[in-house]
Amino acid sequence: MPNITLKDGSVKEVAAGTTILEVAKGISEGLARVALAAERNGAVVDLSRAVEADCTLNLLTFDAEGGKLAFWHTTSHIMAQAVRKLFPQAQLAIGPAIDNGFYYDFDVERPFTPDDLAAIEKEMDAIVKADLKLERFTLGREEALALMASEPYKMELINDLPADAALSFYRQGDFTDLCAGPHLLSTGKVKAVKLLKVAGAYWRGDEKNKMLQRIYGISYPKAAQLEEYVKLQEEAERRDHRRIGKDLDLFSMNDQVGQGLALWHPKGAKIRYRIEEFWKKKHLKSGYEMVYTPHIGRGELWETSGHLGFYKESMYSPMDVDGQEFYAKPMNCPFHVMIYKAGMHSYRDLPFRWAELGTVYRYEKSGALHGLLRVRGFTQDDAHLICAPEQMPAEIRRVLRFSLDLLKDFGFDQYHIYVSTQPKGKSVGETHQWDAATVALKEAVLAEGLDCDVDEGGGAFYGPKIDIKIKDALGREWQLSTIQFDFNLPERFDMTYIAADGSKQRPYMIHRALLGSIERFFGILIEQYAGAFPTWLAPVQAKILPLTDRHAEYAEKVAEALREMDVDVEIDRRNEKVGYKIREAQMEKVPYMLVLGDKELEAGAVAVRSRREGDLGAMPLEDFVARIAEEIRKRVN
RNA sequence: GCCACUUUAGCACAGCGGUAGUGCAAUUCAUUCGUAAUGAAUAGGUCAUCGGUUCGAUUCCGAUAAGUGGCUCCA
Repeated sequence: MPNITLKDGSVKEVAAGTTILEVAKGISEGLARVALAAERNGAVVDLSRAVEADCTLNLLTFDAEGGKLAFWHTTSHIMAQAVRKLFPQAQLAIGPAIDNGFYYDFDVERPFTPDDLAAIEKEMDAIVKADLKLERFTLGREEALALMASEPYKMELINDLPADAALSFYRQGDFTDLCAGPHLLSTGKVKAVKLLKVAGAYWRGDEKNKMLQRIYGISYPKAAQLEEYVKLQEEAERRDHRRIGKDLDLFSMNDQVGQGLALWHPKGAKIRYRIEEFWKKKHLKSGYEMVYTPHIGRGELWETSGHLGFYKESMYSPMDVDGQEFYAKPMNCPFHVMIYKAGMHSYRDLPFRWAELGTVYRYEKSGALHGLLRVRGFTQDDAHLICAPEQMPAEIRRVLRFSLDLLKDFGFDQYHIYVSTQPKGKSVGETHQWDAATVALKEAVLAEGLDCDVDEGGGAFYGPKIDIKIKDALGREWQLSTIQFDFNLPERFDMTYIAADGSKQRPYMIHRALLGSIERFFGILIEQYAGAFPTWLAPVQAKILPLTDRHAEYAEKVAEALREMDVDVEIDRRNEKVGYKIREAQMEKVPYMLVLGDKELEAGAVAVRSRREGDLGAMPLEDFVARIAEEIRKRVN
């Protein structure tokens, strides 16, 4: 009789052939009701599977990753069944669960319309109500091909699987799909479904293949959870940096200027100034030196660097200058290398840490552009670390620490670290070099007491990298920092230093951008704060609201006192009621409003209203000046 | 780049085969006011651009541009 080790460590003995569902029922009826799938010896399986041998077993509910996946995966089958009922000629491609819901790709005569989605949803409801059982069975290749004879995409999938593999299928009512599973036991659990959008998607993600029609959706065991999801979507929309950027007059794009090129308006530029000023000070304090380099460089430079070989499709077309080709820079590194090569260097000089807010231009496919988050011209908060090989581990750890510290200053203290390995296809350097450097990166992460995931094949063409993704106020992940090892440039540009023994040695080089790009970072910050920037970043830090004309002079005095402490202030002198002025300042998300009337004038005070906390009452002018100056100095979030 | 959709005043949106409206914002005037909208008046649009169909196009069709959601890519 098999022994089952449960999550809590207890061991249960059951008869061979007992299904996992029965095991769950044996524990509690309630658990059996909410369980969606199970993790058996680490692999997620259906509840209908039988226990034949000793195993560990963890029952998965919707709260567990594996439970969600089974739930959404089954929903995608329900959707496919509904689509087939309404569009019998639709051919099935794939329909997996994703991070946030599911999709299914179909090959159909005409794209789906919003009306189609409504009809499909309705059909799905019927399938859910029918509470169809999902039945798993396996076939050999020949039988599988016979079963899927009218499904060319499925046949392609079958033919790509190992010839001797047992292919699993799931059947619910009159719908059968090739699928590895796992799945729910029946369709009845899927209480709340919403189909979200239709999109084109290439078969197998390859643009050479046919464009299929993909339907995205989300589903939950309870209607209330779906409502919560919809609310979160609305919140994300409310925070959209494009919306806020327009409302608060921070930036714009213009089709005459060109796609993916941002115009920073005065208010946005003020925030950028504050970010950059802080960034520079922090870097100088941490052992970096600033450099500046041009925006364009000769073709020969990019030839030597390898960019014309490996990166050309991301570069702007060359411009002709006196018969020579010049390229707008897609990266700053070759220039930094040339600074290095301008002289001889001793091992005693290393490491160099050269930082530049360098504006680069990259040709992005037009469909990839998105607000400030994906643009064609952007400023990297770039730096290159050039060091002796033995200094490399310490430099990596140092920059990793520095990066997390910098992100924390902007209120990002939740993150996820990824180490990316050698890409398949085009990359420079020997595999053993890659392996060694990848190990060094992983060790640096571990040595800092941090965890990381591995992104296989996600490295740059010139070396492996560490990426840091932060979590924002809505729990969304954004990639900001990247720390990249480089095998390419030191070699190609023949960079050397003189070692202690007088020999010429090759230095190591590390690229790093911590905020990523200022444009992208700004976009993320706007969404993080929903436009309500903390005082230290806010373009206008206090707005002075004189009650009437006779308080204008005092308003000027207050403004003067604040400007003296580098506080950015504006005076709203308009002939409007104070309620109106407050409403506008509040909508402009100004951190502090100072109402000035007769009482304040007489007492030398200001009536303070905080954007967040509302009316704080009157306080002496110098108290407020001290308070806001301190808040700015401490960069309170 | 590919698929789908969108483009009407500064912004948000109506509308229609017979050359355009609403709200907010703007301007002017009156009001000098105590913590999220004072009132009145005025002005503002070659309906993205270029073609086609039509007696007539902002409306229908096509192309182009930009945008949006995806695919791909990625700071």
